[in-house]
Amino acid sequence: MILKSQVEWALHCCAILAGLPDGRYLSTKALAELHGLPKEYLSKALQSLSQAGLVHTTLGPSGGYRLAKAPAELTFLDVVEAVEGKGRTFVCQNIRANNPCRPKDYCESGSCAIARIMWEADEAWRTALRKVTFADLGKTLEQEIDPGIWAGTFDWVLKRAG
Amino acid sequence: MILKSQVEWALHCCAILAGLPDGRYLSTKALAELHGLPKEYLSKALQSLSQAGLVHTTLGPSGGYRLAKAPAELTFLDVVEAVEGKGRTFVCQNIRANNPCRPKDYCESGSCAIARIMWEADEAWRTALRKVTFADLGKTLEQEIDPGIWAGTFDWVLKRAG
DNA sequence: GAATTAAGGATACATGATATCCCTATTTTG
DNA sequence: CAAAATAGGGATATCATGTATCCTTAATTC
Repeated sequence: MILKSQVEWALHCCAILAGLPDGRYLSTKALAELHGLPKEYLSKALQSLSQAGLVHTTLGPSGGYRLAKAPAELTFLDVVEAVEGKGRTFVCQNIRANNPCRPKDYCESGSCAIARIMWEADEAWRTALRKVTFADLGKTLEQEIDPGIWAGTFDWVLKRAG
Repeated sequence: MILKSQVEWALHCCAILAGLPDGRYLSTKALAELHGLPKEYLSKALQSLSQAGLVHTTLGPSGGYRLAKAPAELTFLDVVEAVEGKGRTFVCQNIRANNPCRPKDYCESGSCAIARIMWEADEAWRTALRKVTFADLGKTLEQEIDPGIWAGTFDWVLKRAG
């Protein structure tokens, strides 16, 4: 069970978009070059973000993407669910219903206890992702990244932002 | 990102083995019939449990599987990791290294902040699974399951346990 | 009107999950 | 001792999914 690489790509793209000045847009082409990713395929991940309403887009030259809300309002869970879907990581096939000791057409009273435990763990994972916003991430990056590279990247992005 | 169905199968099998009297064994054939699963393929999941040291096996007629330790010592995480592996659910490809603004052969100081956040969420998931043992599950099942089916299944298992 | 962009459909390929079959060594049963 | 049953594991087939590329369309900017 491994998350798609598109999740990683989308998270890094949102991290860049979170640093973009208000009203500016950054294109798929620029995001792909900045991260060394295939442009056409990265586009699919960005489309997922767009369909989930996390980013706003404009067409034409100087078009591209920007966040649809403030970085402090966008969580890691938003991005992960936009790309991976909102379905649970554990699917209950209700195999207890195959028990030959049960009467035919026996109707289950409640959900399977094993499934409930797995779903609670799933929810713990989502809760951890919901706690972290892209404002939090921005502060961490600013503390950790080499100041020269940070400034250089910012300039690089601004030069390509429409 | 969905867990393999083998995880569900292994969890249900361990729940049954946890209720087995000391020194008795239950075969793949019986476990497959009880859950309505393909015997040969279920066998692969049980082999994973065996390789992880979670169950003990014996050969020959009246052979099969029993838990290698007390139900209170066996956690959901043990079983999930035996089947799915211990690798993290998020893999960092370190795409920040592709940033064209970086000097050639720039050496990263630490791990990527995005990866760290994803790994913390992964750890929250594992912590939730580590908290639940098969002794806990047994109590829950005893409370929830129809007493007749519970007793009938117990008899069914005992009749087939070597 | 020309260039650029997001959106999305179609396709190809690799990988992994699911499933079955078969063989071997070991152990209990008769 | 012989036969039956078992776990273990290798080989193979099938299907779903992730990854990647190509192409078309509509909208927008210059």
